[in-house]
Amino acid sequence: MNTATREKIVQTALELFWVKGYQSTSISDILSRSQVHSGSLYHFFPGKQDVLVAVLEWYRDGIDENLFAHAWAGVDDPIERIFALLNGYRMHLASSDFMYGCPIGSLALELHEPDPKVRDLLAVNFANWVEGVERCLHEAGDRLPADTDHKAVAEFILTIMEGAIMQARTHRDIGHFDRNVEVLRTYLDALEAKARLNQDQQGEKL
Amino acid sequence: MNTATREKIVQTALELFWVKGYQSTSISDILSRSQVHSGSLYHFFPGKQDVLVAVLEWYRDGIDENLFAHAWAGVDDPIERIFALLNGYRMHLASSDFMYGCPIGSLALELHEPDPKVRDLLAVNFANWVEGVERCLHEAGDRLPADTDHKAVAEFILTIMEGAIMQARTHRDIGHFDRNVEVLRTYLDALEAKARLNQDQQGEKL
DNA sequence: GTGTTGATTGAACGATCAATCAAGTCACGT
DNA sequence: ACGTGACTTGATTGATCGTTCAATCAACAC
Repeated sequence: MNTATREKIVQTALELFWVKGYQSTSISDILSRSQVHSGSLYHFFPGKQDVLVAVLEWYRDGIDENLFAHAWAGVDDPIERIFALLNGYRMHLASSDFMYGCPIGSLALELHEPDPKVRDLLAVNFANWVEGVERCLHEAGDRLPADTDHKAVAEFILTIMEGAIMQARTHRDIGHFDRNVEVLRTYLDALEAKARLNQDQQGEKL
Repeated sequence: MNTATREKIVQTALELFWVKGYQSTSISDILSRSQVHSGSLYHFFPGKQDVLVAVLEWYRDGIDENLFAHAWAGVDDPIERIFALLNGYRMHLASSDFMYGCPIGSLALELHEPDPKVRDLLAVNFANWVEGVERCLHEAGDRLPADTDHKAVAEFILTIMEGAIMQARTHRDIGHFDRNVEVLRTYLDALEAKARLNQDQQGEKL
């Protein structure tokens, strides 16, 4: 099987869905941009939605090498890795005049009644992202209170990332992104302070 | 001017944009649902986008009576008003099988390159929402630390609302919404605790 | 009763959409 | 040399899109 053409289609669709969204991207957009002809596309994909599925599978399968590895290069501190991840989205926003937000988040809100297969892939992509952040929180160990619900906090951080992107893009002002991250910073700082406090109290008792 | 037909169009479009989004809602969708004929619609609106503008203006002009007044009926505590507001969105999600999220948020992410007029209206709607929450925070007075940035926290709360809706809808699980709100609750509790602590310390010094 | 205005009707338009398909090309096994 | 199957080409399809417009209607003015 000729993987090259298929891959070219997926990469082009990936880019276009990211910038324009799914519905605003026409098949002919994908064709002209990727220099592929309609027959070839429909040779590999039954329909437009299957291209979307392939794109979402690409995100799913490559989150480690395409997202985490890149964002976390040179950042060892687990808490700072979270902010490095957020900063990656900030950079995309700022350097593209707010065109590049979160591709998954945009698709998740754009597709109001998605096919189960599409919805599951969106959910899996969110879950993988959350899992990555959860890993950071877990690696932070006793810097966080022992009773911290790592998964809930990781979901909370995804929430903040998505909401911050939404507001920054709407206002076309990166300050909206930064302020949200700053509040998150105070929240995590407070968690760390509480963990230290707990440990001190524990030390006194012994 | 016959306001009745115009209003019928706006209300129908409002509903359809909320459920299906802007692009997935065709003019003929609006026409058939509202029992209005194309000529009438184009008599009042130059084009589809102007219907969207009218819808966004409706949200902008009616946020107090249509949103805040309804959510805050019987809730006097300013902090609880914030959670009552969030609970309104929760109810819409839960009682509609996740069809009704935040109409503004969905449109904001769906329209990747919106007309300036549309983008400004989206931004104004966000700003009004934030201002409503900011008012609650201000009314909370010294229950929050004196150095609290009310606007930043209000934007943070909008962020959480939007992100929580996004995740709950994607996973079709209201638990994702609830967990986010719960983390927000712990954050605001911490702010209140800090304010009390500050006041105690202030009292000792006197 | 004649003219004016705002509102309504619904057929029709051109553009664009996703999708199809018959014909053609090419690589490779026999 | 030949056949086979994977892949490519690009014209074409029918449906749907947003939009237009000439015709009609109802209400009121002169």
